[in-house]
Amino acid sequence: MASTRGKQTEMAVLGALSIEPMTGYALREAIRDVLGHFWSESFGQIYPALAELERHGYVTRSGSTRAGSSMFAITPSGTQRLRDLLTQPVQATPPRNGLLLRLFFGRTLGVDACRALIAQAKADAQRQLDELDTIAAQVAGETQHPDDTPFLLLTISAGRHSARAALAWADESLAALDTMRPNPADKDETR
Amino acid sequence: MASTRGKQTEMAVLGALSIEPMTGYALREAIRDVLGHFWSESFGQIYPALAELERHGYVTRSGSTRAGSSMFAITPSGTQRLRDLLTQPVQATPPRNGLLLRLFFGRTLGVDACRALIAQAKADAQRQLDELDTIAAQVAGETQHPDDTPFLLLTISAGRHSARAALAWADESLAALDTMRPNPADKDETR
DNA sequence: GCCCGCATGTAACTGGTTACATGATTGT
DNA sequence: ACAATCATGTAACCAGTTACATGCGGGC
Repeated sequence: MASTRGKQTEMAVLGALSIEPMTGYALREAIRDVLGHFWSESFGQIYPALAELERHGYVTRSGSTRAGSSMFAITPSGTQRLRDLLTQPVQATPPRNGLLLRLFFGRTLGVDACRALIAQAKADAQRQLDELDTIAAQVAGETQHPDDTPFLLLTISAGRHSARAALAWADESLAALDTMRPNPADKDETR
Repeated sequence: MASTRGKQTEMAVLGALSIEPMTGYALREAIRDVLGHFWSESFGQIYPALAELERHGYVTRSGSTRAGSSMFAITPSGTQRLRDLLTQPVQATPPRNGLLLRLFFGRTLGVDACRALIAQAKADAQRQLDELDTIAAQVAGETQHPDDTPFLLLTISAGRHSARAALAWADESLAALDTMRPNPADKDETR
């Protein structure tokens, strides 16, 4: 009953340790840098999760490099636990897209502000795309974890498809806004 | 200080009422049916938010149609409040994609399970695309809120671009998995 | 000696969902 | 009469972030 510190966090932590042993601190950096484009964890989640995993024997802690630091490694039962977690159904998170919410109320927000929002989204998508291209190029040259790289490439490809879609939508939408009657709510800033 | 029942919910509720007056119940249905593909709110959010908005004079309540039911309408100051909220910067929510997380650990999960996950994602995207096409067709025939429809179409377009991107990625990824060495972790289910 | 980066952890708070309790209206 | 739906609200809980407290080790 007790002890459900979020299966998702458990999965991410065990998964990361299944690639190589790390400290909690390094874990967070790895998640931010490698899984960053589709996942995130904060210290407030990671440390309690590690303690819990240790209690269950899914990971072992060995005070190693320097005092006050611990190296965490996954155990065989931890690997089995990870397999169990991974096969559980993906739970859909309720959508909450702040950009689309604002655009939806574009009549009140004003066409110009909408244009600005979309332009910003386009810039973000472009930056994201460039970033992923860079990572993909780096990964292609690495030989660190050959069994894991094809799966990493899968997730990078997902990000790139998504970014390109955002770019195409932004262009299309900016064009659509240009053909709109000048403005439904822009000029009467007098209110 | 007190009274921040989430600016996002406030925005969604005020925005919905800016289109037409509704009961709290109808509000939730409208959000689910119209904004459903990019937004969600639950009763537990909506009713406290309405009470709060009423306290601030942003909406008025008029017991109307039948006993025990209230009609909520936005006030002029509420419209101004909505404008203020809409112009606030979009706060990026930390990404958490359960599908990509599982795929990333595909070495442990096994290639076959990955294939199944992607196939499922593809089916979901196709269903989503069909749904949005249907809505777009309906909207084109409506004359209810002519000033709001172009913005609705913007959000629908975003959903369609995103769904098509998911489809393309799924096809590409399924092909990529087929060319992979049979399996890194599939056959040794013995362990 | 001092600051910065690594490292571990906790407490408080926010945002949000779920489940429940309650009752009125409408249709059969 | 009874069931289904409309309608309003609350309480309990869950997930997750932020900010804080603490300390070691190394470089300047």
